[in-house]
Amino acid sequence: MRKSPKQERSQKMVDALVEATGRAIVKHGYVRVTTNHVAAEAGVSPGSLYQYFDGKEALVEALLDRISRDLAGLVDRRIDGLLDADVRTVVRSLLVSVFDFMQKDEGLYLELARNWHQLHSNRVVDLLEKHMMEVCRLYILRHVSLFRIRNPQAILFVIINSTLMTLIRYLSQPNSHLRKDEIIDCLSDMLAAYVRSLDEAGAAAA
Amino acid sequence: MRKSPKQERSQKMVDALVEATGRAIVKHGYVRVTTNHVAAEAGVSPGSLYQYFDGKEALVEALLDRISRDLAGLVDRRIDGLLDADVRTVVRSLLVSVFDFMQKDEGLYLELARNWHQLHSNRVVDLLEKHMMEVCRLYILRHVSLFRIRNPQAILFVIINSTLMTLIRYLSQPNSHLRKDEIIDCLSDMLAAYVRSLDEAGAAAA
Amino acid sequence: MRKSPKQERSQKMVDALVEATGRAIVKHGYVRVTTNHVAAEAGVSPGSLYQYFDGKEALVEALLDRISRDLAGLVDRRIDGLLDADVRTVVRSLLVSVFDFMQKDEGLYLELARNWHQLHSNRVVDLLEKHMMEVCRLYILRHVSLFRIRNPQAILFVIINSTLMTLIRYLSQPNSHLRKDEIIDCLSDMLAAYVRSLDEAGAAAA
Amino acid sequence: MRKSPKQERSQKMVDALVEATGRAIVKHGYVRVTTNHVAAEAGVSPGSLYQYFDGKEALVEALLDRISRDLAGLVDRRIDGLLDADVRTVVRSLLVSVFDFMQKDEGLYLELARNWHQLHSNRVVDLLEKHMMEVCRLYILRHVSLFRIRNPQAILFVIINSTLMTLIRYLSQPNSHLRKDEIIDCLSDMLAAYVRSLDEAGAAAA
DNA sequence: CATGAATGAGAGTTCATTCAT
DNA sequence: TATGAATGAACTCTCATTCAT
Repeated sequence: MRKSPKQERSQKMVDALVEATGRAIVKHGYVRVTTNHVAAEAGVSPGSLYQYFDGKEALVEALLDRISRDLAGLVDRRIDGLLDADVRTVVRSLLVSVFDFMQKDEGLYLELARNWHQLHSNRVVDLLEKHMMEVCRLYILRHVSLFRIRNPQAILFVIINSTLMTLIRYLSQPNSHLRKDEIIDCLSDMLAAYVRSLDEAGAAAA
Repeated sequence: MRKSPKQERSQKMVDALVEATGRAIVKHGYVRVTTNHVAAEAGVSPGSLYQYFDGKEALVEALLDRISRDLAGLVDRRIDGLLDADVRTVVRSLLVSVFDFMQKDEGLYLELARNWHQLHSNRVVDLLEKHMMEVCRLYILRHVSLFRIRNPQAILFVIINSTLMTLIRYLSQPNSHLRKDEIIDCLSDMLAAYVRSLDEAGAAAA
Repeated sequence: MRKSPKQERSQKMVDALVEATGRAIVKHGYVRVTTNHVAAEAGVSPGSLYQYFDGKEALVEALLDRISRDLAGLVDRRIDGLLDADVRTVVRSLLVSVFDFMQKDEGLYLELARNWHQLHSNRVVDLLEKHMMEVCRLYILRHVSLFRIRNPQAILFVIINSTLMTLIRYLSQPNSHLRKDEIIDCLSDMLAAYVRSLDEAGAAAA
Repeated sequence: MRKSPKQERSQKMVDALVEATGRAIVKHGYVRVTTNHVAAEAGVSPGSLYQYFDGKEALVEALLDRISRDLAGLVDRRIDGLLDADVRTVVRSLLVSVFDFMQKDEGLYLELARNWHQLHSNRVVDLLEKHMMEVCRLYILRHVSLFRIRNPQAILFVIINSTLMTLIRYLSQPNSHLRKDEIIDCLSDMLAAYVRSLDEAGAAAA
């Protein structure tokens, strides 16, 4: 970002450009999208674009960051009432929220997910992974028995990425014959079974 | 592909170009790679390239297909001796093989995995998913109790994608502080716990 | 220039902009310098710049005019005490003054001379040539024998341009192994020899 | 230059582009000339231009080098019969040749000289200066008395640049009221007088 | 069949200039 | 009058693709 958006107008410009980037990617696909597409979509001149962003890359990064932040905020809002629930319920609830989120905004996020493999998706997943790590830590604090789990780093990595990546993979299929609630059911079952087995293993070791 | 590779020389040309595509992507990165890079890497002229492939896209598709076929073949060779083993052992063995595979060929496949999110990766995952579906069916035929599982489509989708996508995600991280055997352990534990819980649920329902 | 600098503030603005043009050219080089650089350097907005100048060209022209005027003024101040001296002394004195002038102002003029071939240099040389013509005429009035010279127009053109252009050429070399006093010596020797030969030729013809 | 012009066709392309650069500069002026102008003028595509030249700069450099080489060749051809002549005759002859040269080629060189102050002219003058240094050395070998000259470096610098730069300055004036033979006369007179005075000074010192 | 020079549409980017505030 | 965000035409340069040799 070249200029810090001090003024209200600047911030509006930045927002408009980030949103336009999303729409332009939806329209043309990430590979084919051009800075001029984005500028046209935002209703500004290509020159203005370069007052706020260093180029295509910076634009996409800003978009992905925005999505990441939105998703992280969504999780935060949902997690409060779920800290005392069992693993299955937590996973179910969060997945339902994320699915809903993806289908808002005229399908923007859904389309982005569909093209996600052409984006620098790691930026999103990295940020979300980090965020989910925090959420999981909070959850473990409430469920003391889970303290006995060995190697929580690797386990959280596998849990979080299995879920996120399967979700993304599901959404990026143009026409799946599987329903979203089936996916949600299976994922929450799997994670619940895993956590239970870890708990039992910990208890046995104690 | 424009010409069916009837002659031996043609087939060699096709192979050389596909391999050159891999090396060129490793060298320059998927985004920056050009058809001229590929032609130079294969030691042929850009014109010749178009005798065998419709263009850049077709070249990359062929490469991804080749990788998919190689991986599928790897699984086939490994699965024979594993059909009678328990879930944990099967998953472990397959993952170890895949990791080894990725680190051969002077890091070619590892580098591709690292850039996988910039490729039309769905082509690989689609093909592998289909193949794994078959393998799983074979496994279930041997383990009669698993027949009682409801909704095997969704469950297999979740199992296979959780594993593949977590693997890819792990490999695409430049510097992870987690060791590959930790990831393999956790993944096989999770899937084993899931399959056991499904088995128990089936038995209870019966 | 769009507005005649009636008010004191306006004149200051014009001066500030012309000086800023010089500094901006020194900083970025003539080819790369932009109107925005100049405005920033002057501490005003690009819009204000256009209140006083028609554009980039006008800005550079004003700068070159200023330099020409400064140089002409310098010659005027120096020439008074030199009208009775011999040619060699006059040339020496003027060249020393010009060299000194070039090295003032934190190297501004020196840097401009270094890039002079990218500027509309004729503007400077044209003006200086005209001015030097006057000075030479003054000198000839005092040295009656020089009246006999034929074709003074062409002779003055050669004398003046030989000197000015050799000087500029010397200054525009980044690293010359020749010292400035060597150049001054040779130039004054050459012109003195020429004028003497003209004088002798005139005397012989008479 | 990106490709070494191994093949006949390549060399033709390079030549065509260099010549087109000259014509394009004549047409549009150096500042306004674009790579696409040059390509169009040469009757090739902008892409082809970049197969042989790194850009505008490289194109202009090649043009200036060509001119320098042509001029140097011209001097070489003329100098053979002049090594035994007196200074005045040598300078006269060379200047006449150079003037003639400038007026050939449909005024191309004349037009370039007119715009010379916008070119990286030092490239031409540097090369010609070096070449003239050699020629002067040859001349001095024949005229033993000139051996006694002190500080030949500075003297040659002044002689050569006075001549070259005055010539360029004369040619770059759109409408001079001075005729070219007047300039040639004065320049050769001046240099002859200078060399004679140096010779006399050397003899006196001996 | 192979070649590789040539293509040219179109990408990213700049910057002199304007005009609503 | 001063501002500076916005402009957009025009620039340089790339690269997938073609076709005469």
